[in-house]
Amino acid sequence: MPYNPKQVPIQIGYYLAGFTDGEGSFSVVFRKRPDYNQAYKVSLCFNVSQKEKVILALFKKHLACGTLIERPDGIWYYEVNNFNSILQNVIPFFKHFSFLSAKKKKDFAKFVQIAQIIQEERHLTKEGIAQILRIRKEMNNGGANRRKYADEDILQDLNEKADFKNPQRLHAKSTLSQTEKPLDKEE
Amino acid sequence: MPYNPKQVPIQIGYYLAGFTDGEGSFSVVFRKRPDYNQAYKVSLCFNVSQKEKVILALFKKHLACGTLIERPDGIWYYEVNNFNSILQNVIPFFKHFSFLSAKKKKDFAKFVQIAQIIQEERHLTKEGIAQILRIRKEMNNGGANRRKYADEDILQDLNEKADFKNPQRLHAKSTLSQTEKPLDKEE
DNA sequence: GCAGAAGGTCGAAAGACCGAGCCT
DNA sequence: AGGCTCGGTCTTTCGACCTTCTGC
Repeated sequence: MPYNPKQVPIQIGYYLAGFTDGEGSFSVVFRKRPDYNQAYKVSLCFNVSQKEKVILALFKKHLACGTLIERPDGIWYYEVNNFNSILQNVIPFFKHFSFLSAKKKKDFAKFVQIAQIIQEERHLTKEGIAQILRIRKEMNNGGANRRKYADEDILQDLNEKADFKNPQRLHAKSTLSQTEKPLDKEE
Repeated sequence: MPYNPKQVPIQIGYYLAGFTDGEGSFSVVFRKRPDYNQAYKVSLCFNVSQKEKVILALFKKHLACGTLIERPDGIWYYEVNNFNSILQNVIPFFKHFSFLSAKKKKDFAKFVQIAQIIQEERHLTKEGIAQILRIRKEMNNGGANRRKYADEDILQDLNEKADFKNPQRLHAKSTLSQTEKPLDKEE
């Protein structure tokens, strides 16, 4: 059965939305992947951290996904990396219990845009990456000097990976054959 | 007409409670007052700060009290210092839209306890102050090295103020005569 | 080869206070 | 004399990333 935010008690839903408005974070992450065909793996991440795990456990319960761990420094950490969970749980939840502050509204909207790109597998194309980078610029206060890789670095590295210019079907669904031919959806 | 948290839309109420759970702060403040009979003025303070004022404006609107200002560093600041507002607006609001995390629950409960003491005007007695200090110890993570005055400092200074040992009716309600006799409610 | 979980970390945005001027 | 409001500020907890480990 699919996840449905409407089954979340309304008090909890809005409470968590308010909490997220203050403490939560939506971001795109570029991870360097030596063993990939692409230089980077692009993924979406929703996370909240806190000294106390009570609220974070509520997130895990009512979003019905994600992982909850304790960092070495004693801070508890709730995170959703799984793309399907982002798509089917996180996004529907925060569309239902929507944000009130301009900043979170914006960051979340950008997050959703990127999710769309990834769902269409356009993040496997150079143009898709470029577009994600453009959206990222508008997110989380423009990165505010905590991003490791600048747009140029990422674009540069993409060009250097030879087989990226001739994309194979790298990200095949498990139900599909490995020998399936590449899609030609990028214009 | 008195303030009633039930007239706050439920979505907003829980949203703000969740937001406060993450970002809000309840504290007792001791301010040195050379011109007072007591060495310190004891007051309660609820505040939330944020880069963006949108949510803070919602607090002001739905709590129907408090002040909203911008700090020199650009951070917006919502604060309720007024004791009547604390008693009639802030406390009822958060009793209605109650907290989910253990920490905030606890801090808020202590806050309410102190409000009770102040309402009974026991904060004008030495024993009342001592009791407030005992409660303060349990609040906000024990003060975590940001408190200026240690318990001993405060108790010490109280002893040095002569007329504190013979409390007059220092904090008369405006509707009462200035010449009214002292209450003898402190056992 | 690719995914997610777990782990790590820097810097700034909060939190949690206190002082002082002004008004009554 | 005492209250509120405005202002200021130190310190820590987060946010917002990125890396490494593990598994298929």
